[in-house]
Amino acid sequence: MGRPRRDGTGGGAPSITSVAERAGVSIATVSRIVNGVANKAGPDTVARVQRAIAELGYRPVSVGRALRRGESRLVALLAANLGNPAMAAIAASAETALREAGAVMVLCDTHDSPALQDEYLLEMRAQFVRGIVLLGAVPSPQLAACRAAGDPLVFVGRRPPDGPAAAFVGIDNAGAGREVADHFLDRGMRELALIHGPLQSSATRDRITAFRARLAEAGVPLPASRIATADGIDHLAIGHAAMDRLLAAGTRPAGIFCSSDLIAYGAHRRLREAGIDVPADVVLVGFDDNPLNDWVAPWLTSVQVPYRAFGAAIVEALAALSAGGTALRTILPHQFVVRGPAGAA
Amino acid sequence: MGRPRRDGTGGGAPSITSVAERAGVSIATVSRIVNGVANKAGPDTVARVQRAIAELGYRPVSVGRALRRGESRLVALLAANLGNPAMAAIAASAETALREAGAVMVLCDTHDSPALQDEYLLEMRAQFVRGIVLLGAVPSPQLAACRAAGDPLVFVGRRPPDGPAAAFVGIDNAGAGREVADHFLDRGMRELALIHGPLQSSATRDRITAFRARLAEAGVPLPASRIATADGIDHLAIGHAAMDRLLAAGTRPAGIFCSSDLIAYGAHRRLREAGIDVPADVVLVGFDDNPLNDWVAPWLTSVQVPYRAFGAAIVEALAALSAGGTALRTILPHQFVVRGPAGAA
DNA sequence: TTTGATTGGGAAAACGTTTTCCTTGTGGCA
DNA sequence: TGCCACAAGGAAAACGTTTTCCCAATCAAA
Repeated sequence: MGRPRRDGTGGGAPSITSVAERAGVSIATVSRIVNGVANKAGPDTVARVQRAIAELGYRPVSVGRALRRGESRLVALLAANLGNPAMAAIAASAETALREAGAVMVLCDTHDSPALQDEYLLEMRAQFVRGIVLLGAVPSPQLAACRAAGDPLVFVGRRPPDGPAAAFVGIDNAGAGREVADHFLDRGMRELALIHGPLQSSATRDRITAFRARLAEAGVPLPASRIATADGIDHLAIGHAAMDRLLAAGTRPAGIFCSSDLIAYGAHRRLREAGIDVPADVVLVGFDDNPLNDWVAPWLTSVQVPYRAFGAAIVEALAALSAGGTALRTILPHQFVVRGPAGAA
Repeated sequence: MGRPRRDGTGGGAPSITSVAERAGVSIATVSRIVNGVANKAGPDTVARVQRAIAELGYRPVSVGRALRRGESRLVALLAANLGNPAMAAIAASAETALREAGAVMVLCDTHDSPALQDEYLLEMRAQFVRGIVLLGAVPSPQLAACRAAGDPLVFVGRRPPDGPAAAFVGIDNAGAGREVADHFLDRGMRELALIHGPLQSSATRDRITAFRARLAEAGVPLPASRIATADGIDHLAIGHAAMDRLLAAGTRPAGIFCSSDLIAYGAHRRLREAGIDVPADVVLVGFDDNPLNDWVAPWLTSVQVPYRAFGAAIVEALAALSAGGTALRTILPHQFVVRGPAGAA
């Protein structure tokens, strides 16, 4: 991209200098008019400068502005896994809200790797970003450094790894976990199973801990043989492999809680391969409620996360952070979505 | 984010000046060492500077560098619709490839709006981005201006709106459209239908034009009453509404080509509501092959797009553009994926 | 010993902004 | 007539880099 030409000539983008020359004023005046500083220019001067701006198609170079101000328009969103539709949906929501707030989103995929997360944290700090949104943070040295330095961080989905207060946007995973348990209990199902992903995510931990606690409260057993997981980062594969283990162990539960929709998809595939029908033979409950569920997974009951609301909450948290320094803690409402045989007809 | 402190003291990030002071050299020397300029510093000086860098945790401020160089590490990806899993997958692939190439991706969602696309094009130019990748471009004034100015643009998926040569990465949509037709023809199906999305996308146009041409070649009729679409940007809703129209018109085709997987999902839902089974009663063929298809849509035959390969091709196109100015045109291989009753068992 | 190249390194300009001073002129008010 | 406040605007510094000159020393060849 061509650097601006200081003289108004040539095809490059115009700089503040060329505007000043054309309008016959100093660059200071142009800057003040562009930024709406009052009482620093007469009405005729303002008109002349604005005409020059329009004629030249001038727009301030963000890089110069960022250097001088010590802050750019950029906001970084570090997502743990963009392949996950839930994270992609939240990212899309954040993008819209940030744009409306006058910011530009930089999206990065950390692949749940501390090293990659650190690399991006350093780069974003060097970009003078206005804030960093961590969509599924993982503990890492630079993250600790950023927190210690008081950088404007917002944690989304997963709670901050270590202790102190920090801005957070998410849902009540524990409450939702209890609701899932109640769903099964209310229908008199007592032969249950649980498939979950990596426990490094606080969201996953909260969900399954509350689920198990609620079952224990109700006196419904959930032996270790009915709890399955698998290694890896791909929830689809985890669901498939874990379901395979459950089947191999001879368990035939009436209901299975999968800690994410993708895991439920994986489990469903294995069940389909085994000729077991969902939801007739076994009820599957997922989590996140992928927007595609109504279309391609009408057999999946799930906990609906209000994706659209995340963007606004993130913007709000960032604003509070840069204003007062208070760390907002927003818990968005979720909704239990029951899908069943009725929907499949 | 704190601006660096020139004096090495305090908690802020260190700047090149603090490194120079600590090592007892000038900032010019530090810069040269950081950038690996040979024959400009003795081995002991290099060691001293590198130790100072390590001790202070120095990293060059990208904004300063970008201003001086006239180019940043940023590469913009303007996607037409991030809610589309196909675009999200390509974006994820681009992110990885760009990171490996030393760039940082800025992701924007233009929502297929020319105004929004223009806004982002202007902002990215002001950010001194290294390149702009258009994932589904839409004609707009600024886009024309960028092309005229010779900005490094790469078109992905959809061909550039107007005439001249430009860097492009995509697949052979026309060839794939013919394959879809052949799929039906080979199985002796002659009662066919077509559901498609907005024709402003060259990808969609290429697909359905070739599909119809191939049918015409084979002497298989496809009357207008068997071609349906609907307004809007949401392919799911388009598919549902268009299928509804086909059913309302009394058509009962043996096979339906949907110009995208999301449209196929929409059509499938309408068929399910009508009690029509896929693929037993009607064969659906989509396009894009959403990675989730194997898991949640085992009834959907589709054209698989090599998402993973897009990132590398995009990086290559950008490199060629900034090096010689030649506009690479990369056509990636697609694959026809047949799913049927066998897979459903 | 001169010449000429090479190495090692510094001073300063430049990139495009924003903002702090500063100056000048003008009107109001005692 | 003084004096002060304020409007209007310019000069220049600063932000953190990179890079172009420049200079001094060293060393090889003549």
